[in-house]
Amino acid sequence: MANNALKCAPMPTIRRLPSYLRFLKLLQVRGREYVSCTHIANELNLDPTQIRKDLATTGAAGTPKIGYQVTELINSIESFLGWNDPTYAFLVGVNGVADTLISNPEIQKGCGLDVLAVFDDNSASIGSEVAGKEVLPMEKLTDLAKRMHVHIGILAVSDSQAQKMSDKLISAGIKAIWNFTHTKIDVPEDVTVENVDIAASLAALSAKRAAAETSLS
Amino acid sequence: MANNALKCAPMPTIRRLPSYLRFLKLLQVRGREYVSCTHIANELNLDPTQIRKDLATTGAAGTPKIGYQVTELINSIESFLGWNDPTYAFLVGVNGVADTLISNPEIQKGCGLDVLAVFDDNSASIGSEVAGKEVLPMEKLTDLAKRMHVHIGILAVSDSQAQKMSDKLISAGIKAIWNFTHTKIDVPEDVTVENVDIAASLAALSAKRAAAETSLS
DNA sequence: TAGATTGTTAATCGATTAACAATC
DNA sequence: TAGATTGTTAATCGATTAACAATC
Repeated sequence: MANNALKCAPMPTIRRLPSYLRFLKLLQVRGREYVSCTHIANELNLDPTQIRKDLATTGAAGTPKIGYQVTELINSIESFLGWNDPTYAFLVGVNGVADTLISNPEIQKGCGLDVLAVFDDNSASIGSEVAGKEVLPMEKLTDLAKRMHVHIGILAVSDSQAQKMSDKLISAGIKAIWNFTHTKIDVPEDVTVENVDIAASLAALSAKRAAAETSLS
Repeated sequence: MANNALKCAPMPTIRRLPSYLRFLKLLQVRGREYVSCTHIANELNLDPTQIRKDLATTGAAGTPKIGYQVTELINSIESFLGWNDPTYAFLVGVNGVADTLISNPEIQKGCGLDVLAVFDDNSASIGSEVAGKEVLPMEKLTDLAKRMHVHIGILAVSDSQAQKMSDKLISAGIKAIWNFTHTKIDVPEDVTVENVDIAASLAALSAKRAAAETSLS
C-alpha cells in the first residue's frame, strides 16, 4: 500500500506539497482550468523552479506555454501523498488539540485522515463526546485497533502521560504516532514518530521577528 | 531589544534549540550539574557535532572532558531565544488551539510567551472565559494593543476568517503573527508570519511511514 | 598520563537556484 | 512566428558530518 516514490522524495518537498494542494483547490473552486508555476510561486512566495521540481517529484506533467491542468495536478499530489483514500487513525487524549483536529474539515477530508475513535484514561471524560465521537476507555484500544486495522495513533495527552500512552498505542499494534505533546517519546525502531513541535515554531517566529526588527533600523 | 545574534543563526539550529532546552530542564530537575553533547545527542537522536555547533551559536561554552554546565547552558539558550523575559501576545479566536496554548505551562512559562488577552468576533463567545481569561470583543483590540505595547498576535480563527482577522491585527499595530489557520495570509513586508502547518506535518508522517514500510519488506 | 570532550576547520552532502534547450 | 512555459542539467549555496588539534 505504501507509495514507493514518496519515500525517495526530499522531506522539504513533501512538507511543501500540502500548501500547493490548498492553493490548487482554491483555484479549482474558482473554476480555473490551468495554472503555471510562476502563478503558484507568486502566491506562495517561492521560487518557480522549485515548484516545478516539487511537482515533477509527484509525477505531474505540464504542457509548455499552458501550464498544469489544475484537477490533474491535485490528483497527482493527492495520490503521491496517499491522501486520496482514507487513512484510519485513533486519537488518544481529550483536549483542545483533539477537538481542533477532528472538527477541522481540511484535515479530515482534505488529507484523508479519518479519526475512527477517541480514547482517554480519565474516567470523567469517558462517555462524553468530542466532535460527535464518543470517548472510549483505554482498555478498548488494543481490541479495536486490531479489528479495525488501524496503525496510526494521534497522541494528544498531557506531557506527563505521553510516554505511558505511547507505550499503550504501540502494544496495540500502532506503527506511526503523530505526537502533539511536548515530550520526546521513546519508541521501537519500527515505529515512526512525527513531532508537532510548537515551541520550535515559536522560536522560529522570534528569530524572524528579530531579523525583521534589525533590518528596519 | 532584538537579539542580534539570533537573526544570523541558521533556521534549523533555531528550531532545534527548544528541544535541547526541554531535555536540559529535565536534567536540571534531576539535579544533574554537567552534560556532554554526546549525552544530548543520544537522547535526541542527533549528531553530537551538530549539537556542539548549535550550542556554540547561542554563545555557550563548555569545558573539555567535563561538558557544559546545565544551568549555564539553559540560560544561554533562553537568553539567545529571548525567552528569559516575557513576550506579550494577543490571541484571536476561541477554539481548541487557544485553549491548549494558554493553558500549557511549557509554552506560557517555558517560552516566555504571555498571552495578555483573548479576542473574538463571535458575540456568543464574548464575555466567556478561556483558561481564566475573559474573551473580549474585537473592537477593543487596537486600543489595548497600543496601550499594552503588544506586537505579537496569535491567529486561531476559522480559515474563512483568517485574512480578515489578520488585517485587523495588523491595523492594530501587530508586527508578528503566529498563524494557526490553514490559510496563507497576505501581510505587508514589515510584518512577520510563522505558519503552524499541521497538514505539512501529516504529510511528513505519511512519508516516513511509507519509507519504514518498504524498508521492512 | 590517558582518555574524553570541546572547539574549529575542512569535506561532504543535499537542496535551492540559475541557465538553457525543448515545445506548444 | 514570438513568447511563455516546461523539463532538465549545471552551479551555487548552506547545512551536516568528518577530522583533528587543543585541553582539562
